[in-house]
Amino acid sequence: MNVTRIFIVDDHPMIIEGMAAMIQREPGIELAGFAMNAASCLAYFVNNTVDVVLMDINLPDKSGIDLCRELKEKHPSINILAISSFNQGTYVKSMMEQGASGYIFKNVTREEFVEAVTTVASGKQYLNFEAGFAMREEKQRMERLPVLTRREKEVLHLIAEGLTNIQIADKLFVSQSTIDSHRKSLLAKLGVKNTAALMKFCVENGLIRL
Amino acid sequence: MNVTRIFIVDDHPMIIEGMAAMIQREPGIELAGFAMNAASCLAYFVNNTVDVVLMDINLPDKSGIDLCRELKEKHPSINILAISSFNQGTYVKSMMEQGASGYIFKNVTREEFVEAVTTVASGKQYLNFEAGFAMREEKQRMERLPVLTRREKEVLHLIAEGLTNIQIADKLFVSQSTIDSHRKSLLAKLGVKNTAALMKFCVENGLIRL
DNA sequence: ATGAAAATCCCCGTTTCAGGGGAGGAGAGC
DNA sequence: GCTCTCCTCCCCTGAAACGGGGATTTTCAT
Repeated sequence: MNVTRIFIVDDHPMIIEGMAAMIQREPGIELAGFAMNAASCLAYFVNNTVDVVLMDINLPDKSGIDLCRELKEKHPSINILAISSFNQGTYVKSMMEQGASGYIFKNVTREEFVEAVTTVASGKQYLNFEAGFAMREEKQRMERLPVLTRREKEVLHLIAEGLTNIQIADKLFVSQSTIDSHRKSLLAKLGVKNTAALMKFCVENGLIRL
Repeated sequence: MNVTRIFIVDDHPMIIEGMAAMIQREPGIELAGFAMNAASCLAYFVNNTVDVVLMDINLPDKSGIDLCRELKEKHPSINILAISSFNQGTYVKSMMEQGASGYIFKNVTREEFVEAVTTVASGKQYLNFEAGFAMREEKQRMERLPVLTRREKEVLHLIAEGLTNIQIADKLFVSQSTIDSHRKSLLAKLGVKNTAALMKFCVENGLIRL
């Protein structure tokens, strides 16, 4: 059996050291290199390749989601294992959609970590328990959330800015009645009865970013 | 010069490994032990002591802020160096107030990490650049935020729950006019003109937790 | 005890929001 | 062609929120 060569992309020296230490004790795995941002990661892969890339979601210069897509486009044979501190299902879902082969949280044990790396290296998928759970949660959340139309989202964001219906109407060059209607649909669709509850619901469900 | 003995409290095996690896290469520092939750940390210090505790802010069973206070109460001579992934000034401020001697983010370099440990070990304070910046930001934010009275906060949270003034009045056993007044003061103090803007401001400034 | 701040309540009037209904046109898809 | 959704606009009514006063009592620290 061949040695699995891996590459780490993470901007935390501690994490790089930690992963390196975990890997060092595994005979079948070898650390080929590391990068602390997306740019130098891409630079590395111009002239090199590896079996598995361990990729943090939060990089200083680019989101891990974008980097994942780019890397997969140029080097489809590389298997990407995403690593994140946050158990936000939306990240898990996005990364897997962008071609990642696995997703683990930073609180995994050494055993689980090694298992994840070897599984991904063999071309299979690996999600640790929490990641899988978070992704299923996210999918269910997306399904049971009512679909807002383009205009409704637009109005929603302007409401969140503190504009009144008249001001919104003015901004979108439509009549007040129109905004009135959109606002009514928003309340009806999301099942709330006033502006405060609307705001709360939307912030909690990621319909509004702060 | 004596050897500095340190203890790690963090629920991420990767971080523990990383820190251990960084420390191992320093002759003057020795890893005495580690814990992955607050309970086993406290258990360790019943019969042992160290010079420096490296403490994560987010622990599974207790917040690092609470653990920091408890540890400082029982063992005032131990110097605590807080370590966190998040650059939220409010955490930095709280930890320093609870007796921590230093605060660094997990993206510090090895050199900075070692410097932080030795500085804290010698009884001095250490804040890395971002942590200091975040704390000053937080202090300024607190200062320029208007002071809300007990009742105003109470009303604010009920508004955020989606209750109308009448419902709030009913809940607090006061008249509608009273809630009307409180609501007016909230808008005036926070400098906003309607409920949506009120919600946005409060969520952004941590006056409301989701 | 005495002053300041907070909490309580009320008046007025205006604006905005909420809820019900309906209706026409534009566009996408079948 | 037809249907369906979305966007647009209108009517009406009542409720809630906003804005500007003013006033009384409680509370609390000096």
